[in-house]
Amino acid sequence: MNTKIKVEKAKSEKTKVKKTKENILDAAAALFSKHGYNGTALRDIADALEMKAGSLYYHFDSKEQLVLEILTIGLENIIDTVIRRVEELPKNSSSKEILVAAAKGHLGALLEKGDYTSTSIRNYGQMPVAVQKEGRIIRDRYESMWRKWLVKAQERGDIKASVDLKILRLSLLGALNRTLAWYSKKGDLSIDEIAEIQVGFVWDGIATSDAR
Amino acid sequence: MNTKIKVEKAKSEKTKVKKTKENILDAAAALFSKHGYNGTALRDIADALEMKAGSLYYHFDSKEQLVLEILTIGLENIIDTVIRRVEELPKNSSSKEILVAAAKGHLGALLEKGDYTSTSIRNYGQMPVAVQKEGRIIRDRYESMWRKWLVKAQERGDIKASVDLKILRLSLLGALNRTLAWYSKKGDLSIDEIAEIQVGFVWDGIATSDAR
DNA sequence: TTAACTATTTAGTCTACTTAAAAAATTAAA
DNA sequence: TTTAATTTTTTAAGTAGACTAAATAGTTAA
Repeated sequence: MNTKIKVEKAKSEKTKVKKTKENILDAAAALFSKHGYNGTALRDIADALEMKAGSLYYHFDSKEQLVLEILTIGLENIIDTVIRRVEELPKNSSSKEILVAAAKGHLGALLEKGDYTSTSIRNYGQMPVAVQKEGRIIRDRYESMWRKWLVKAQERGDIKASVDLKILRLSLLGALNRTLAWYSKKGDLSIDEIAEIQVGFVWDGIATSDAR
Repeated sequence: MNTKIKVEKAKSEKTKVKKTKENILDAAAALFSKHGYNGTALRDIADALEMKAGSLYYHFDSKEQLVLEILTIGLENIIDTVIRRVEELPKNSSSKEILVAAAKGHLGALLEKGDYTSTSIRNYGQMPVAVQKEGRIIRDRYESMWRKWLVKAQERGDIKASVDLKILRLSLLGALNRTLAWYSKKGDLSIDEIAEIQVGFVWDGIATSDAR
């Protein structure tokens, strides 16, 4: 088999072998997001695709590796969404505008995206420890973007010099992530409004001038 | 068997039957906090007590019920700690002082307490969905205490009237809970300092006057 | 058409939760 | 003290689900 043919084959087969793998990932993500990691048997995933459970092992080494791929896709999804929202801003945007845009992207990805993102966040805690560890590597990459934006804001003199940026970043993301627990049930606030409010709290403070 | 004897028996047996149940809970909490819920087999718990796994079923209906009891104890523990910290304050304490005291109690319970609290927080996400649901009921009771403190602060005119207290409460607790993920490795800040810093962010804001 | 390769199924192993019945230990009664 | 009743633990088997290896079916290349 010469190289040329090999390449052609690779292309056409991508819509065959890879398609099956993709179908498995899709079905698994949908079931995981609905019934959780432990609540979903490989049997269930195979059934949804009219396959036998054993067949999954041709495409994935283990249930663990399967969910890891879903987690990776979901997290990359969040990163891409946030980056896009920030890059869409005009060049001369203020520090607060940048943080608000990032917060909107973050919440948007968490709350609006599909099964991969949903599984990645909602079921993260259920996943095997080894998978969570891998996830943390990606999350670190994500958080370093936030670190960059915060450092820049402080260098510009927009954030008080006394503020510990590490604690700030963790607090802010902790607050945003908590939104997952209560949002969605048709409240009166949009995702963007919630993001603005939450950044507003920490940017301007909640105390009246009397109470400071 | 008359009532008198029955009562006496109940007393002495509390240090026998109940003792065994307590031992199981202790051993399970220790193992869960170390190896996680899924990483701990009933076999492991029984081994630690020199029993057989089947024996546990005389004291608990299931692994699920076992971890639920641990979760309940752990969460009550947090509630008690926070209430105590706030009640220890002088009567005329400021709104901010109350919130800081509550935050210190919250972080203290999460970061310093034993196996029950640790399991309740660190392994919450791994627990069966039904257990998490039960846990949410207790957490709701806890959060309503925070709601009370925040309402009072706003009524006093210490928190801006425009602030949405629900979002504030969830943000604040989300931020505090996130501390679990990074604290402990012998940092230079104490738990109380971290609590003060985090409440400070949201109380006073992080922006310089220029940037507002 | 045949040979090589790819994909799926089958059948069974292993681990861990759970259960029912038997056995052991403890307590109450005679 | 002995017997009967009750409590607690063990044993042995049942079940579910992840995983594996061998067999089979399907597809592609020569």
